[in-house]
Amino acid sequence: MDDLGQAGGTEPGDAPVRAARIQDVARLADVSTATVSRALATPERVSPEARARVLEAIAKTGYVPNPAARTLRSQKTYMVLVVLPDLANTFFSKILRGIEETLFEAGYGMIISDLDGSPEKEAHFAAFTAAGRVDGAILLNGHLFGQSREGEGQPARIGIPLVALCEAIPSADIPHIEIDNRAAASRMTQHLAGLGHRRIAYVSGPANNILERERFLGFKDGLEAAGLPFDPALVIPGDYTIESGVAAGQGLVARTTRPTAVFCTSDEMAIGLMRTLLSAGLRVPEDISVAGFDDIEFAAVAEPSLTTIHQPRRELGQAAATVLIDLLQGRPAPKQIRLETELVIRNSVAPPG
Amino acid sequence: MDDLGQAGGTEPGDAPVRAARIQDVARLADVSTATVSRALATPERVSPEARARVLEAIAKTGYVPNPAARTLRSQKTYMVLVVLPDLANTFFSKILRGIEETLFEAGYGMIISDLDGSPEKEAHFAAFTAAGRVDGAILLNGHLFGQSREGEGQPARIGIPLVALCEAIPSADIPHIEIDNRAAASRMTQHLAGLGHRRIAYVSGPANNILERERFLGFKDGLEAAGLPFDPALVIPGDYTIESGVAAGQGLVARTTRPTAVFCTSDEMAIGLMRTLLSAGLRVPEDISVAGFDDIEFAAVAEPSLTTIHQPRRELGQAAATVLIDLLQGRPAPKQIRLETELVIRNSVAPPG
DNA sequence: CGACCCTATGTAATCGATTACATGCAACTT
DNA sequence: AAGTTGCATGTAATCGATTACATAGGGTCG
Repeated sequence: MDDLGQAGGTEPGDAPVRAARIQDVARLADVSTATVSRALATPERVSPEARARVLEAIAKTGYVPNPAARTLRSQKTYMVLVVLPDLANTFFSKILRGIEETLFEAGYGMIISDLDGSPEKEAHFAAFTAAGRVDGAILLNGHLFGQSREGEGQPARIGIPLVALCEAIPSADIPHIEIDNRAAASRMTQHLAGLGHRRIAYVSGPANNILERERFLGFKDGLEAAGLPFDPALVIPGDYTIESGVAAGQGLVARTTRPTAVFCTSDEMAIGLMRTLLSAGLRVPEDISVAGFDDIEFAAVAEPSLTTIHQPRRELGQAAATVLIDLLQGRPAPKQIRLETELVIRNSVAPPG
Repeated sequence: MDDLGQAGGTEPGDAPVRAARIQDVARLADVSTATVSRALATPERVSPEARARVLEAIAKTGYVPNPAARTLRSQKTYMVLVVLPDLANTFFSKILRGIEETLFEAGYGMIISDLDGSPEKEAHFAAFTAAGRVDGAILLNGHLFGQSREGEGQPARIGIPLVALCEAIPSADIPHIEIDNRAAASRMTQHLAGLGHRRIAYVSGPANNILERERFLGFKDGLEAAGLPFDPALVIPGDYTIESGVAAGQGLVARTTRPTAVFCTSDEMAIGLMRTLLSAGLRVPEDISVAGFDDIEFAAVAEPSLTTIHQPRRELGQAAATVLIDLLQGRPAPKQIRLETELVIRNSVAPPG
C-alpha cells in the first residue's frame, strides 16, 4: 500500500520500478516542479507549508535528483578530476584521501585519472575535461594537459579551475599547494653535515621533475651552508621508486670510496637502497647513514627506521581540495599555500664511524 | 579565419568560446543532428560521404559529445564506481590500477569511494548509485550498501551490475573475483611446519572479515595437515595495519614462551611485527620466523626480506573490471574467478633455531 | 483608496544529445 | 509497370532537471 502510489495516467502494474522524478514529487506534494526544485535549492524562497509537503513527498518516493539532467541544465557536475602520475605509488594514496574527504564534505565526487606516463591517456582526459564532465581539477603530475604539443595554438586552455598539488606548474598561473622542498632538502643536508658527514651522496628524482629541481637546489644550499663542496660524482640518478633505490645501492656498493651518508629524495628509494647495502654486508647507520624524504608509513618500521622529512600528506590533499572548492564556488582563494615539513630523526642516520 | 565559423543567426563577436554542439557540427557538415549522432554511434548506417563530412566537421570544431546530455537521453553514464574500505592502504592501490586501466581501455571512467568506515558515506554512495551516476560498481569492501539496516524492506536492491573483488559477499548473488585465501593460508602454514616449526602463531585480520575467516580456516587446515594441534593462545588479533602488527609484536616480546614462527595475514602487520621484534633484540629469522600475506612492494625490501603469499593484485583488478564491463554490455560473465597465488620464499623464515 | 512592491508559485523554455518514426529514392521482384 | 524492400536521411519527441518570466494575492504607503 505504501509504495509509489503512481497517480494519474499510466497503469502501475509490476513494471520495473523506475526512479522517482521531480514530476512525481510535484504531483504528490500538489505543487509544480519549479517549487520542488526551489524547495531543495533555495528553501527560503518557498513557504514553510509547501516545503514540508515537498520534503514529505521526497521521503515517500525516495526521490534523488537526476544528476545528468541537473548537469545538462545547470552546467555544473559536482565532480572533480584528480590527475596523478602513479596511483600505485604509496605517496599519493594518503593525499588522495585528504582530497576525497574534503570534496565529499562539500558534496563533490572525485574522478581519478592515473596517467601512467601515457600521452594517450592524457589526451583522453583533456577531452574529458573539455567535454564538461568535471567542474575542476587537481593536478599532481606537474604539468598541464597536452604539454607535449606546445606550439600548436591551443596552449592548454582548459577553461575550468585548476589547482596544482605538490608540483607547481611553472608556466601556468594557477594556485598551487606545496611544501618548501628546497628548504626541507637543505635542512636534511645540514642535519647530515652537522653530524660530521663530509661526503654526502644525493639520490635524485627523475630529471626535469619540479620537485627534483627544488630538492636538488636545497641539497646544494645545505652543502654551502655547511661549508662543504659540491661533488657531482656524489649525485646518483633515481626516479623515486624502490627499484631505483636498489640500483643506486648497487652502484654504491661497487665503489671503492663511498660516501658516509646518502640523502635519498624519496623514502621508497631510501628503503630500497638500505636493503641493498645491508645485503652487501654494510651496516646502516654504522658504515653509512641513509636519509629519506616523505615519511611514508613504512619509514617508521623500516629496519633501521628511517630518518626522513615528514610531509603532511593528508593536509596537502585537504588544502588543495579546499582551494579548488573555493574557486568553484566563486570565493577568493590564495594563489599559493605552503605547508610545513618536519625533520623526523630516527635510526638510519648517525655520525660517521 | 579558420575558427568556428558560426553560420546563421547569432553574431560571432568575441564571446567566451562555447564548446561546439552537435548542432554546429551538423550545420557545418550540412546534415541533420541525427546523422551526426549516427556517424559516431553506428558508422555503418551512414553513407561514406556523409560520414567523411561529419568527421571533418568534428575535427574542425573540436566537437566532443556532451556527456550529461548523452546520459540523460541514453541512461548510460560510462562511469563505474569502485568502493573500497581504505584508499590509503597500499594493498588497494595496485588493484585500483588494474581496474583503472581496464576500464579506460573500454571507455569507462572510474569514480572512487573511500568508505573509511563511515556509514554516512555509505549512505551517500548508495544514493549516488541510485541516482544513476554510474552504470555499475566494483565492491572491495565485503558487503553491500546499507547492510546495516537489514530488516527494513529494502535489502540493497541497487539495480545496477555489481562485482565483488577480493572479499566475496556471502548473501549476495553477484560475481566475485578472488584468490583462494584458504588454500594459500594452508600452504604457508604447511611451509612453516615443514621447516620444523611446532609452535606457529597466527596474527589475524579484523573479526567478521571474510578474508580473515577464510585465512583462519586455511591456517587450521595447514596445522591439521601437518599433524599439529591448534592452540587458541597462539592466535593474536590484528586488523591488517602496520600498527596492529607492532602491537602484536609487543605482545609476543612480553611472553615467556614464544612461538618459533608467526604467520601474519598481511605484509603490513608482518613488517610492523618484525620491527618490534628486532627493536627488542630478537633476531628474525634466527630466533623467530615471520611470514606475511599479499606480497606488497615493500615485502621484497624489508629487512629481512619477507616470505609471503603473492597476490596478483593488478590482475585481480583487471579481472574484476573485465567481468563488470561484460555485464554492462550484456555479455555473459563467469560467476566466480579465482586467481592463483604463489608462495614467495625470502629471508624472514628459516627452520627453528 | 489606488499605486506599488514583495512573496509564493506556476508555466514553459532550455540544456544537448539519442532515437522512434516518417520519408524519399533506388533497386529488385514478379 | 506496379509493388516490395531496404538504405540514407531528416523531423521531432524525449530524457529530467533548472530557471527566466509571468502572475496572483497580500501588505504598505502616500
